[in-house]
Amino acid sequence: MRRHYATIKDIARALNISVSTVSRALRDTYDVNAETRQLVLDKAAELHYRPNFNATGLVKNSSHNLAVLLPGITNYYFSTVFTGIQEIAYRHGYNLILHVTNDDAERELNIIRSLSFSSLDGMLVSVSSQADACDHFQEIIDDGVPVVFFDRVAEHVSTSKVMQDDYNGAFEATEHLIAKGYRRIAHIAGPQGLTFTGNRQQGYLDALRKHKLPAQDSWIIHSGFSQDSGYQDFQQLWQLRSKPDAIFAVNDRKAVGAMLAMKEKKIVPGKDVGVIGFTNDPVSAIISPSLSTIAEPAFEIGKVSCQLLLNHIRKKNFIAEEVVLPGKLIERESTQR
Amino acid sequence: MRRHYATIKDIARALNISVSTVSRALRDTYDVNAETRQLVLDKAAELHYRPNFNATGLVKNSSHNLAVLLPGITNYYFSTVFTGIQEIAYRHGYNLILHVTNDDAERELNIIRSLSFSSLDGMLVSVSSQADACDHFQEIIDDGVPVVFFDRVAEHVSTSKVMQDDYNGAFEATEHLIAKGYRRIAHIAGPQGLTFTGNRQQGYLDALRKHKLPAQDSWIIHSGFSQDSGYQDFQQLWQLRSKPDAIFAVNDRKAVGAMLAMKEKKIVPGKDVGVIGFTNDPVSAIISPSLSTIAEPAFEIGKVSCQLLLNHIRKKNFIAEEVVLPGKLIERESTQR
DNA sequence: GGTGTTTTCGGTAACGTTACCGGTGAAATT
DNA sequence: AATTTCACCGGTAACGTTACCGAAAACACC
Repeated sequence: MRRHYATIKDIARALNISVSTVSRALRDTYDVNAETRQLVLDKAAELHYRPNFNATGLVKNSSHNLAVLLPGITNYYFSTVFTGIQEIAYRHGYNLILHVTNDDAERELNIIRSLSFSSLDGMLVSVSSQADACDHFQEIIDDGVPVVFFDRVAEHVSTSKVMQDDYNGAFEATEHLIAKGYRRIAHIAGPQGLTFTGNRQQGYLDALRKHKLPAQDSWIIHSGFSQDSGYQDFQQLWQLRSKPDAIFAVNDRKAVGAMLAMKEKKIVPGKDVGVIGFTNDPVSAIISPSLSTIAEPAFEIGKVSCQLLLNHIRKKNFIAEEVVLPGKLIERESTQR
Repeated sequence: MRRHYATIKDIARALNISVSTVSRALRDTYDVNAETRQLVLDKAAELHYRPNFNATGLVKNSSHNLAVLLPGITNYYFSTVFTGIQEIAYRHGYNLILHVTNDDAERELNIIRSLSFSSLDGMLVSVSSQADACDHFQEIIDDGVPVVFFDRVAEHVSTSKVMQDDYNGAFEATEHLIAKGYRRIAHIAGPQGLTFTGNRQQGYLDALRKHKLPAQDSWIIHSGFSQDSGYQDFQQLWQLRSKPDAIFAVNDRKAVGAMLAMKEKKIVPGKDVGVIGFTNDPVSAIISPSLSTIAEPAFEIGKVSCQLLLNHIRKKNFIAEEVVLPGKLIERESTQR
């Protein structure tokens, strides 16, 4: 059906005044009589007038849209980050266009290619695992589109980035295991090539080195981020001749997967094998034994990212910033002997 | 900085041809020489040309945007529905503008009021708990905006709706508890006033009646949807003189909250008090004992909703449809004695 | 009462794109 | 050779809004 929505022309015609006056009345009180203004406002309400953002965007060369590019939304971390982004965007009257890549590089590329930057004021991006699409982002940035990366950042692209402190978080997690008496510590890692995966692995390795503990290649397993990956990874670890006595998982989902595998083998997390995750997914408090973890400031990351993007949009020649937010160790049962 | 993005005028100027020809070349091959077309395409790629959706939207009177209005995104159900919506939207080249209300009626209203329908082809809505904003939706629909409700529908608004089969799901869940030998069955419900809350409660009541089991007002508790609400609700139930021996929770989160409260009191779910939820949140398989539940077709609901909306947008005089998708009983430990 | 100032409004062009109509030249037809 | 047809292209107006300039009216000033 697509009826004709009321426009300022309709208001002008109904009131027998010019569109310019209506336009002015609808925004600021600038150059318009209070009486006239009220007439316009009343008529606008009567006709259910809503401004046409296509038109305003065209003339002002700015929509009020931000694009958000995410690998997925069905997990605690990203959905919380998004909520943080939304909090700031809402306050400033920006709309969020959410694109989910399903962690698929091809889909990511398709989405990027189909974006219309003229109806977009900026972008918030967490790249997919296969991060070879970086040059495409660089191209966009060179074209003048404000972009802020968070969490999964494209390393060689020069723009603002917001991350949790992956290195120190991993370091702290590993030291916590050591403090609790575990000595043979394995690492269930994420896919190779991602910045934060590398940082967490380095934190883990450096903590081991500091305490002069053995680091074995076979104790580091790279795979996906899913719970199932964690489950598989543990199976693989347990086939080893020299088994670890503790596990630092790159995120809580993988830690949970590992714990589920342990349960099947009657291995008790904490008592038999220490487990620590990363994220502080709500599930870590629900699972039994409960899961120690490094809490990520997901909501905060969303807020900061969005704020940074808005600064970027408003100020010209904005200098790229890198913000690193600290995590926090949360001790639970899975690291108590 | 906001550089000037390349337009078809730039392409026309560079190639010394008219904008009309460029416009035609960029879309269909209609009325344009293959050679010219190629020249345009090459130049467009060279200049990083992207169509300005504000301009196309203005002249074609349709953006390619759909608005999605949700109470929250940080839970399994809504994030999965959204992923389903996105799947269909992506296939058809639609963008999704996601608005999160935080289950706050005022915020919901603010968002609705600020929407520009002229830059929106349709809306997908799950209303907030306090569903008194229904007349606002009716107004929008009367203005000709295609709207599809899902899950939390506004009952008296005449438009398409997509829901899971709340009544039968609740009925089946309650019957399952009865079949497992529980007799004093309580219901931890959602807030009053919501359609699906009422449907689930009715399914529960009818199952009790069918099996001639007692139904007590004090065994039905209305509160929020959160895990914490479930925790509180159980506390309240356990202060009763006549305690129930089983609980049907309106969703898994509340069931989990109740189970956590039980754990504190050394009550074993299943053995002492049967528990069944609704959703099939992944956490229900992780918690111990694992939680029986009614699985909701969340992803499917998203897909169907979006498909319905697209039909609505394309066909004029589209008749409102109501789709009800069946749930599925999943037996786990929390209902085994 | 002429001059300046302010208030209030209208007209026009522009944003980037498409729809529509008209025109040119060449090819096809008789 | 004259006419018709067709492929291809250009010009113009329009979408809804705002920015800018100018003008009319009202008011103030000496």
